[in-house]
Amino acid sequence: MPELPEVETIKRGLGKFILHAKIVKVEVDPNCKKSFLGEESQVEGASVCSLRRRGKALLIELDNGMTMLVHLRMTGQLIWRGSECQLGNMVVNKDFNDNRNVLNTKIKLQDGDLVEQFAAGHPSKNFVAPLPNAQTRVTFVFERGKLFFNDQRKFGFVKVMFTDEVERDNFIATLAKEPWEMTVDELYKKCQRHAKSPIKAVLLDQKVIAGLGNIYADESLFYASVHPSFLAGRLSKEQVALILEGACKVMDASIESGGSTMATYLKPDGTTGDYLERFAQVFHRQGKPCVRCGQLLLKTKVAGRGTHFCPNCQKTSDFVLGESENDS
DNA sequence: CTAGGATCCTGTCAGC
DNA sequence: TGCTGACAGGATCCTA
Repeated sequence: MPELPEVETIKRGLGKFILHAKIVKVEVDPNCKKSFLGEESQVEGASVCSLRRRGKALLIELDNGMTMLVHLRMTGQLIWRGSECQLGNMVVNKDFNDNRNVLNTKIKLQDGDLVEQFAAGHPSKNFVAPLPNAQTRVTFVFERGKLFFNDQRKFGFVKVMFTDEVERDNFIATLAKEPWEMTVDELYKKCQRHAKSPIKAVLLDQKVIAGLGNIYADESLFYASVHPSFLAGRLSKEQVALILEGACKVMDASIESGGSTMATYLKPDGTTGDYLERFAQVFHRQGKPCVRCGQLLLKTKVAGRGTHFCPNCQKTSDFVLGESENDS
C-alpha cells in the first residue's frame, strides 16, 4: 500500500523518464472512467514540467497550465516502459520469491543492458507483465515510452485540474503538514482535539498529519512504545514527541531504501526496494519475536485496520488492553 | 465539531 | 478440486 515514502520514491524515480517529455496520447480504460477525472484533451500535447508530492499525492505539472493529481490509494502502480524495451525485446524470468511483499523478479534485455523501466507502487507481477493488461486504467503515451497507471481495486485516480487551483483541491486543501514540518506542540494539540480516538486512528487522519498509512503508523507507535489503542488525549507531550520522531525516522529510512514496496530500475539481477524485510519492526510480524524484548508480537484491529504491536514494549499503565489475538 | 461504521473494489486465501 | 465468504485498506460519506 503506497504511503508517503513510496510516492516520494515514485516522484524521484519517474522524473528521469517523463520530465520535459511530451504526452502524445492518453488512453483510459472504458470500463473505469473514474480512474481519469478530466478530459484526455486537457493533457494531450503538453509536456511535463515538474513533479511534486503532497502527502501521498503525486502532482504532475504540465506546461499548459494543467496539473495531474495522482493518488494510488491501496493498489495503484505507476510503471514506465521505454519504447525500446517493450516486452517482446525482454526476457522475463518468472522466478518469483514466495515473499509476497518483495517480488524477486529478474528481467534481462537481450543485450544484457540496463532495462529502461521503472515500476513502483503496490507490488505485483504487473511490474514485469506485458502491459497494458486488465488492471491498466490509464496509459500515457509519450514520445519515448509509455507510462501505465495500473490499479487492481479501482480506488486510485488521476485528476486533471488547473495548476493554479491545485491548492484549492479538497484533498490538498485539507491536508496537514508532513512529519518533518510539524512541531510537537502542533501534533499534541491535534491529539487533544481528537482526545477520545485511539492514537492510531489519529495518525491515519491526513488532516492531522500527512503521509502516514497503516505501515508507518504501526512502526511509529512501536518506535515511541505507545499502544495503538491508547487514547490520543491521554498522551503526554513527551510521548507525542517520540511518535513524531518515529514517524520521521521510519519514513526517512524507507525513502532511503526505495520505499516499502518494490521500486527499482529492474536490472538483470532484479534489485528491489525491500523496506518491509529489512526495516519493519512490527508490521506483518505478528507471532514473531519483538526485536527489543523478544516477546511475541500481536496483531489486532484498531480503527478498523490490522494493527501490529508488541504487548510488552507498547503497554500503557493507565490503560486496559483491549482484546487482541495472536494469529500467527 | 468529533467518533465510528459503511462504502468502494477485486484478488487472495482459509475452510469446508 | 472447487466453491464461498472473509479479508486487505485510503479516503470519503453518512449517522449519531
